[in-house]
Amino acid sequence: MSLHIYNTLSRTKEKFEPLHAPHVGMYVCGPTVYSDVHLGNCRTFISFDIIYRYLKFSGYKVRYVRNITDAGHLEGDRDEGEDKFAKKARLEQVEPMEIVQRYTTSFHEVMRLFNCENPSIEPTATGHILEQIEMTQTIINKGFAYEVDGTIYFDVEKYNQQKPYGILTNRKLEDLLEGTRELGGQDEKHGRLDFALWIKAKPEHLMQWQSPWGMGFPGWHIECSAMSKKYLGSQFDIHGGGMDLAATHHTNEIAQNEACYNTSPAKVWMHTNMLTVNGTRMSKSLGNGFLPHELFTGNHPLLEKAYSPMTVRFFMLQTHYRSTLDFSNEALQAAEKGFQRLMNAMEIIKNYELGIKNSSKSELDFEIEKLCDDCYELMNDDFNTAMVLANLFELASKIFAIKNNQLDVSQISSTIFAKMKTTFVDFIETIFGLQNENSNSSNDKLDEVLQLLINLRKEAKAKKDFATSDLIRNQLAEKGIQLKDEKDGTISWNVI
RNA sequence: GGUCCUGUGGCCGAGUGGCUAGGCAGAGCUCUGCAAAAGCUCGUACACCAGUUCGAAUCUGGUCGGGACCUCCA
Repeated sequence: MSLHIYNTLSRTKEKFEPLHAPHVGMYVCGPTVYSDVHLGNCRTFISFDIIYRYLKFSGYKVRYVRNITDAGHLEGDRDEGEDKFAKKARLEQVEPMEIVQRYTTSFHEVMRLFNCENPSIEPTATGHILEQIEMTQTIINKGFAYEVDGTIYFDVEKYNQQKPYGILTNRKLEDLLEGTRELGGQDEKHGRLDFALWIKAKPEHLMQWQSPWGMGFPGWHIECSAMSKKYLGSQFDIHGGGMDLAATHHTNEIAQNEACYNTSPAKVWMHTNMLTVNGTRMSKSLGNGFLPHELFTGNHPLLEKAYSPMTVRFFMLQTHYRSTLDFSNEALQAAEKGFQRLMNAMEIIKNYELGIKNSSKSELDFEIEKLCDDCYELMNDDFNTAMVLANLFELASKIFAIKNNQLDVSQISSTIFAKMKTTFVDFIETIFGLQNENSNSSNDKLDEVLQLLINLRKEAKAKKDFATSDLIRNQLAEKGIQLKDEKDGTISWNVI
């Protein structure tokens, strides 16, 4: 099966056909850097990291654009709250750009810990003020926006007369209007759903730019439209983000692009589902967000212990990106053990060579081959990482059994063994981006020292001096190093 | 109120109209000086009520429960 992706726009899985194969343009809404990203935010970026990796693995040349929102984001009700950066800067008595810098840096650090690849381009809103002004001007010229005292609003009801505004989330304008309050006397916009493209700045506002309509700053939604157009063109392949962005942000993006360029920006809209805590969405405003470093240190009232970045990444892969994922200690602990098992299997197969040359195909061969082939089929079916993982665990069982001579190695042909090896390692490392966090090979000195102790223990065992051999094993275990007596008489170790 | 999603064994979580993932935890066995690790075996789940069907956890309708979005949020 070729790659199929669920498109929010059509609410079905569609065959993925790039506009300009082998090139793929993908835009993902990045973080607003006025505070630390929480784990829910990370889930989206990790999901798209895997999508990005898989597209590349499948042979596509991907341009992955993920923005940094560092201006224009207002608090509270539509277009009336305080600028988030300005507020934070005021509270901490620093420049808004210091806030931006601090949280951009910390975001990058978190992405690095989660082993997310850098996007091809990471544009900032403040770096594209001109493009946003130009786009706003064009929308005014086309008659879909109007100015009120230096602020420019998008005219949703006028737009809806020509194109369906609520197309992305399947909503009628009347229904949307029902959900909004009446405009009050002090409201300056004409329609209840109208949103700002450009906002007039008060004199004391710290971040403001010159525009045809006076000093001001851009609205939130226009940045993504302007930047996706600049780097991916007016139409590109995939636009992604969290599900919470679909109803407002992405809906407005589509309207802006249609009004400006007469085309919808993306062919495929992908939305990742929310991370929940006790069944409720993790969100900044609810204050139930876990920060990555709280997780890595275990420093959080709801956590019993620390969990590593790779454990969390693995944890997220066990669920499909379009399902909600509930966050709990128990689930995390299960993930930690499962992840370690998978990594153990990978270490083994990486270093294992099949002794015998065998070319005839056995039943076992067919079984292994199917498990391998299905991994690709499952990824092609809207990135079903959970099912792929199930297959990888099946392969892991085979790998352990081979190593422990619990499976007849002569039943496996050389080509199938090689296939299993590449499939296993490609999926774990290249596509899923998982890496062994306590690999033995990473520390040669430690290994040398341990070999010394291992030899002492071997001697003790040979002399049936089990008191000494157990002492060595137990004391190392206390230091977090586990010794294992293998079947062939060797002793291996790993950090636990 | 509107637009949707969802309800799976002790826990987390996939899923196709019939062949009933996977992980964690639990029980037994094998291996081992003892462990550990690993292998094998076991538990037979799909909210409830009707309907369609030879056959439904999977389709349809209803009931009850949970959640998201419609206001800033990945």
